[in-house]
Amino acid sequence: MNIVNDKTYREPVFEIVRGIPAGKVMTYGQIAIILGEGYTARTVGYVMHGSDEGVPWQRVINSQGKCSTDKLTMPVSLQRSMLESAGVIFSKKGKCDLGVYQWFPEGFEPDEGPQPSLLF
DNA sequence: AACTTGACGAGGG
DNA sequence: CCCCTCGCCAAGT
Repeated sequence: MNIVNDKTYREPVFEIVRGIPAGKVMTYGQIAIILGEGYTARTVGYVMHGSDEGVPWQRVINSQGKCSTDKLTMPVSLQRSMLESAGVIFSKKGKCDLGVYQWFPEGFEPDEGPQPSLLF
């Protein structure tokens, strides 16, 4: 059995990704932690590799704020430009500020109050 | 069954 | 910052 073809395994991942609003992003590891049991950053990335079905795949990046699709299914340039047109700003080195753009689903917000960068 | 490869991540130099 | 090492775990050879 192959998890990429196992809908019961992939669906929870896609459900979360479909909930990310435009202009926001989530990381592979973050999704794995939320799903818990049986999911790891690697397997989430593996599932995303075969995403289709209207899933906004471009909103999932790695924990360093960088796009990881290089030379694979989709070129980084495409993922990055799609996010930029949604308002996400990238540094010269291709990194975006997770403190500003990372999305937390309802019930998974990090525990403290507003961050300095969000007060303005 | 052994070994290599990743849309990964944390930690150290 | 960049680079390397490990831990991770499913897939492909």
